[in-house]
Amino acid sequence: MAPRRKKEPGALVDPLTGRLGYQLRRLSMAMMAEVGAGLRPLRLRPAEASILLLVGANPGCRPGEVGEALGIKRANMVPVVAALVKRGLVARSRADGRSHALALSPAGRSKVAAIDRILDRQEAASQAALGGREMKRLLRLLATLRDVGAQ
Amino acid sequence: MAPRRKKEPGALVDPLTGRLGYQLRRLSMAMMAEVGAGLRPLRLRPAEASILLLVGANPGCRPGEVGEALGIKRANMVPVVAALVKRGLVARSRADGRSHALALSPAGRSKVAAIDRILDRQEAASQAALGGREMKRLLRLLATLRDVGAQ
DNA sequence: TATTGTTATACTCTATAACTATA
DNA sequence: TATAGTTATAGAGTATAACAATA
Repeated sequence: MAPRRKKEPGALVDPLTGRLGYQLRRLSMAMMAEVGAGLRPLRLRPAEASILLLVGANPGCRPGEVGEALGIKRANMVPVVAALVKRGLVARSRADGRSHALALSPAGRSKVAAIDRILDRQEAASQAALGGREMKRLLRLLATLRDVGAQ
Repeated sequence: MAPRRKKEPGALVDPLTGRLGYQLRRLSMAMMAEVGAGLRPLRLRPAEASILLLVGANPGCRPGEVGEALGIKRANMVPVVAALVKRGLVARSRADGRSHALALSPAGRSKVAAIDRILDRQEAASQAALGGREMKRLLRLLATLRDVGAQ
């Protein structure tokens, strides 16, 4: 019935290896750790980098929009955006009396270029392991599953 | 050059959609939220459920082993395992003077059966969206990428 | 000396509710 | 009345260092 194992040197039997959700989570966490390590020299965390990328692609956007796109709550955007403004990477101006318009500063644009280089390099490692064709297939499968969840 | 967008009803341009790491993370978080919701009636969090599954497949295992397999630090295993023991789901006995042996109680085994039913049902939703063949392909691609990271 | 469980602690990320000022 | 930003706060999850008991 149940396998008796007490002192074997090998690893445990893992009943989660066949679970899609578990594998996605473990791989995602491993890649996130790599991204975090790659970004450290820029003194940016993944969330900050993603905000810079989004603001760069959408000048004039509001913090709430950015948070919604990234899955970050409005309330949690406040200190992160404030820090990016304080560091001179993001310019914040009033769009109307209650909303802000965000844009990259020149320093922010150079940060975005550096971020893209880091992500490109790490993406290249995955592409080398899978091949470009399988990489595209993987992205398509992930997109299909995301659409299912969105319903 | 940069697209001027101020009041359009549509969503923002997302420069992260093509990034594998980002898509993995978003999908993983969405699936994790579903798993968490599915487990709530059992009064189990995902980490607790994964520990029960691992203990069930490896009777006599040590907390440190389980933590290592799941990516949970020994120090953080302590209160989680203690809670499972207190709830009567896990039996903890001394293996030698310094290590514990974990096993499921009958209540723990019935919890594991319930967990498996929930995970099977949620996995079936993904399988229905992709088809069994693509599902296998996806798991294989994810395993390949995990092996790359492990090096 | 290395390992196992443990304690204490801190930091990040996330979630919620309530407030303000504007539309 | 609804929206945008904000504040305060609480809860997870995670990381590190140090300790006692044991191998």
